[in-house]
Amino acid sequence: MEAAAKFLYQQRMSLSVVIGLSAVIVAIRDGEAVVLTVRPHDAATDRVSPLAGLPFGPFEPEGHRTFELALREFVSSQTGFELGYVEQLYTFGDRGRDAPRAEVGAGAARVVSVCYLALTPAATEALAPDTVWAPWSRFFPWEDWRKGRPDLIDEGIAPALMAWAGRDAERIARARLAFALDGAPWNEERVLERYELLYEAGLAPEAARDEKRADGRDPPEPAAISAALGEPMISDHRRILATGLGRLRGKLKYRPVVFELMPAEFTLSALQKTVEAIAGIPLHKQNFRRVVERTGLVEGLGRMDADTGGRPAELFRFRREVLTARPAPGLSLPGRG
Amino acid sequence: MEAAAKFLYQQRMSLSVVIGLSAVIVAIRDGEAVVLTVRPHDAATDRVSPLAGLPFGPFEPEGHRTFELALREFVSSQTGFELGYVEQLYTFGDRGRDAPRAEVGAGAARVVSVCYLALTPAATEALAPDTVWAPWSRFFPWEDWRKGRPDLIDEGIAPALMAWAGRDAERIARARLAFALDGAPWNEERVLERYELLYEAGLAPEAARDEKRADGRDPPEPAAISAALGEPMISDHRRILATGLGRLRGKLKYRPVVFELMPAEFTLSALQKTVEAIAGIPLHKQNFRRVVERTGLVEGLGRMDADTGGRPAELFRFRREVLTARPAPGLSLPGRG
DNA sequence: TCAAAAGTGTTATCCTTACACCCATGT
DNA sequence: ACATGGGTGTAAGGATAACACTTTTGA
Repeated sequence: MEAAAKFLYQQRMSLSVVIGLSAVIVAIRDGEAVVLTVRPHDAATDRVSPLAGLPFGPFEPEGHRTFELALREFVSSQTGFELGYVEQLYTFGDRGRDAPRAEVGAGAARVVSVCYLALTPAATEALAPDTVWAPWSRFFPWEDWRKGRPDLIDEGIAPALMAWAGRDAERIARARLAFALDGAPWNEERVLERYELLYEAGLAPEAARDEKRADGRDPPEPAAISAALGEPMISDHRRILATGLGRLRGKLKYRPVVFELMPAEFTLSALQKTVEAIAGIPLHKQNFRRVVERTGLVEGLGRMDADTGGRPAELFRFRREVLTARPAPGLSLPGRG
Repeated sequence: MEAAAKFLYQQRMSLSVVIGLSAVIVAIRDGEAVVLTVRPHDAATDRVSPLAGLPFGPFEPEGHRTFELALREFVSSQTGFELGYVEQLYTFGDRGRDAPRAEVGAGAARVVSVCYLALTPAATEALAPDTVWAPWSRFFPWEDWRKGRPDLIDEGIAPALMAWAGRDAERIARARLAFALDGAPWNEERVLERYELLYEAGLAPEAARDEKRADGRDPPEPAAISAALGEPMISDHRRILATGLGRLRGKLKYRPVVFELMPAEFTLSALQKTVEAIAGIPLHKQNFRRVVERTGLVEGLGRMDADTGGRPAELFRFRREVLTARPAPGLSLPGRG
């Protein structure tokens, strides 16, 4: 036991730190953006969690050479799904996060979550039980502007936020900007900002689980909490999901990531539908086509897709080769020489 | 000791994991982009490390509520510097990273580094000993294109990379794209890609420190290693620095982060010089001014700065207010209604 | 023949790029 | 007076946004 004690001492900095991995796995199904969710089994009650969560698992320093390998392994064993495109999202380490039991064990360990974003064209594989593809509008109903501004914003969110803001000009400005109130433009990328605003205002059920608020401001009133403002998730998974959605929406504009969500062959309408589902806004048909064609990222196959309901559409494929021959589309500073 | 053993068992997932924090702290000094470096003291030899490193420190789950607070604390105690703007960069966790002794202790613990990018207008404060502001062109001499394409690329890097690539078409394409060889355009954002290419080709001294390469490809030849290809750093700090520089260069274009590097009052030329120092490319004067003015992010003060060498320049300030009144400048999908 | 979705043409506007020139100060 | 850097006007080209219209299928 001498050795164990010495080891404990040497490792004191790491005591009660657990590294967890989570994944926001996105796909398109029936023209809807969906995310892979799990309902973890709670050993204490022998029941499945009433709340959905993202796939998550421990990172074992002994067994795993990299985060990404560990992620691929536990996702496939936990959900039955094989990941394709993967990128790191963010690492969450704040105290006060409601840590899931399965990750933590009995102690009061600090959980640090290294989160990843994954994209995949197939949302149809056989999945493990309690694993489902859920449209993300279930968790963020205010994010879908494809059919115009959701009524929820003006009827539910705005009044609640204004009640919370009171006369605080800074709060009012934040709410205005985040939710496009009072003529402000909608910015589809600010998903996290919107979620955090709702959380702070006590409008997310997750906030009520945190008894002691970190910032010492007024604690949320249970009465103000409405499940109509999106379905809550386990722990801080909704925050992670918001981070992933925001990142993906931003990335769409400067990297050809949409194609990671498409099958090998697709029509331009399907591509547009996909972008719309991710970005949550309607796009202009001709201009979208022009943009896509000008990038040179797709190639017409000459063949047609019959069952579209109307006139058959030409099939296209992603020219993955161009990525190795030419820098991906990006922006520009006003360069000189 | 029963208790300790039980604790060890419960915490087995976290055993031999240490969370470290590192910071890429950027400032402007005399028109040059500089980064804060430290030369850690090695207890074994009682000497200061010959290699520079980034400020780094342990994350202590007991004491620190968030990563960011821990970061601010250890940076100020280690370097004597107070951080302003901070954002998370990336979390590195691969095995095989050359872990600094100071972080690890005697055991063979796995080090996970949560890395941050920090920006600050002041590079003049009194610093702790062995802490210096170093221009980052010392570590990445090929990244400075302000005076045109650096000779180093065609005279040093290109031949070495081509020798490494041999007939491998994929390697040739990567080298061409990364270093703008053979007519390919220079993309200033791909800092990490370039560094990793050099590392992989065995042209970074850091690569030689890793005896067993993870990918099993040809190990680097010591003869090929040249210190002219940028000064190496401790552990994987040069990789972290490359990540930070790339991120900052990208972010310049869609968020008003330059102003975090400016003093309260500045001339437009100084602003331009700053952007050029970060992006590493020369900019067009009039067009730069137009862009800056159109964003509405600055406000002329009517007052003049005398000692510029020629005609006095007007002083401007950053209108931080606009960030709360209007979404920050960003890009656009071809939106419809 | 009609609904539904695919696909094309054209124009106004704005932003970017590039050009060349004038102004105010110190030496 | 002249060197040095600050500051301005204007025109060409390309990208974007917005307009409405034709084509091809299935029911």
